[in-house]
This record gives sequence, C-alpha cells and structure tokens, in this order.
Amino acid sequence: MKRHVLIYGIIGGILITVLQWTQYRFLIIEHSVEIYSALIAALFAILGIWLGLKLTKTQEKIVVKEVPVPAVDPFVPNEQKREDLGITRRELDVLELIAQGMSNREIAEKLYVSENTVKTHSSRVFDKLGAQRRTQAVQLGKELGLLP
Amino acid sequence: MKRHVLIYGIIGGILITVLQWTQYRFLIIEHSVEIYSALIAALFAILGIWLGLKLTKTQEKIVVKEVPVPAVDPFVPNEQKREDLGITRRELDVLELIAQGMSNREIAEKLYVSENTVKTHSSRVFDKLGAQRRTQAVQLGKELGLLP
DNA sequence: GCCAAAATCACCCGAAAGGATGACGACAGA
DNA sequence: TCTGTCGTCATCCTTTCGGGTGATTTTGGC
Repeated sequence: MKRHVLIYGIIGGILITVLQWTQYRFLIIEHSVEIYSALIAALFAILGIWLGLKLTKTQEKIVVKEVPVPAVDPFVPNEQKREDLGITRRELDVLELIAQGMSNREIAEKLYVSENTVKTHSSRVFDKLGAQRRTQAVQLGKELGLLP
Repeated sequence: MKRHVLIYGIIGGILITVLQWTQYRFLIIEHSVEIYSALIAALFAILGIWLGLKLTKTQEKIVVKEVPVPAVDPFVPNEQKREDLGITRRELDVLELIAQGMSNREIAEKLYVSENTVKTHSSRVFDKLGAQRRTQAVQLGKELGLLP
C-alpha cells in the first residue's frame, strides 16, 4: 500500500515537471493562470480517480472461511471425574485395557501382576461404576469421559 | 467506493474555486504561474495521498475463520463394510446391543428370541470379526465403522 | 515412623460367555 | 424344484467373568 502512495507522489512530480516544461516552451503565448490551474487540477483529479478506481478494484472482500477443522478431540483423561468416582489410577488402567478388548489374563501379563489382582481391580471399578459386566463398564466409562 | 471518487471530484472542484478566488483577491500582487502550479499540485498530491491512505486504512482483510465445527459425526451405519465382512443384519443387531453393555439374556429378551439364538449370532459375529471376547468385538466393530 | 489408602495376591463359587456341532423352517434366486 | 443363506433353537462342554472374603505388601503424607 505504501508503494501506491509513493507511485502517486512520483507521478505527481513528473507531471509538474512536464507542465513546467510545457509552459516554458509556449512562453511566448500568453496563457492564463486559470487554464493552468484547471489543467493541473484536472490531471490530478483524473489521476486521483484512476488511483481510487484501482484501489477499489483491488479491494479485497471479507472472506469468512469456515474451515471445518478436524475437531480432533484431544481427550484429556478426566482426572477430576475419576477422583469423584473414587476410582484409583490402577483401576482405570485396568478399565482401559478392558475397553481394548483384553481378557483378564492378558491384562495381568501386560501389567506384570497376577490375574487375581486384575480381577480385584476390575471388580472394584465395576462396583464404583455400577456396572455388572465389562462391556457395560466400558460403555459407562466412555459416557463419563473416563475413556477416549 | 463510487462515493469516494465522487467526493474526490467535488473536493477537487471546490479547491479550484478556492484557488481562483484567492488569485483574484491578491490580483495586485504578481504571483508566478509556477508557484500556483506547485501549490495546486501539492494540494492535490496531499489529497491523493490522504485518499490513498484512507482507502488503505479502510481496506478489509481476509478473515479466515477456522471454526471448530461441532463435527457431530452423524454415523451412517456402514452397510458396505458389514456386507464385506459377511455379517448379517441380525448379527449386527446383536453386536450393537452387546456394545451397549447388555448380557446375552437381556439381548434375548429385547429381541424376543432365545438366549441360545443370541449366543449363536454373537459367536458368528465374533468369528467374522476375529474376536475372542465381546469387548474385543465391540472394539473392532467401532474401528471398522460398524458401530457409532 | 505411623497411618491410611492403594496395590497386590489367593481361594471359592456361581453365573455368564464362548466354542463346537447339529437341526429345522423360511425365503430368494438359479 | 433345488440350493444356499439366514434366522432360529438346542445340547454339551470349557473358559472366562464377577462376587465375596480375607490377607499382605507398597506407598504417600503427616
């Protein structure tokens, strides 16, 4: 945009020079100041109009582009909810693995604990969620924001 | 925008008039044509610059608004996938109820069939999904777009 | 160091789930 | 009409799950 103003100034200077040169060339002929004034004014007015039109033409419109962003849902583990329900971290660990479709035995191996331990954790988390089955516990866990 | 050009022209006309009036008032004093030319040129140049700046200033920007659209995911039941896997509608019905945390008995009551029938359907769908447990079947079903 | 909560493990029992197999009727398409 | 698929139901058997109870060890905070 600054370039436009600069160009405008330069063109103005050139025009003045041209006009002065023209004036000296026809010095013998007597021209009235009014004519020169009008000429200069007209030229600059035309220039201004042209500039205005140009600026108008290149004017950009408001483009409110509503990009449907993936809305990736970062899923922050809902610690607060977990605490509220009195579910311990370990119990939630087990619940997560249950949600992934693992058996108690597989979970036990993955967590390096006995299957009995896993059963204890799962029983407790079911109790705290009010679930009778693991599928139900998973469903409730997701509804409560405990699981992704 | 056309208003700007109009205003510019009007202001130009007024200025010329003012200048001419000024000239007649100090007619006795001899002013050179160059001074008037320069004066007019300067005034119009300033006006042009002002106009340019104003146009620049009011120029509107592109607003790329990234609206995190709710992304509600309507979930269209993936019939194609179901067919590809050779899973029947009835089997998918059972899978959906399993995903909701229901027991075989509850599903049987809901669908008005025997528990044995539910077990048959579930066994078949597990087989087709390659699942050993219902939690795993649910997980796979969601990954494959069979379930919401 | 003490205490409470958390995590760990064990055993028992009944219910639920899962696997295998067979069967039967309905229905659509060749 | 014959065939294949689908939905239905059953029986037998094994595995997994869930509930209950009790116990020991770890851990974190005071």
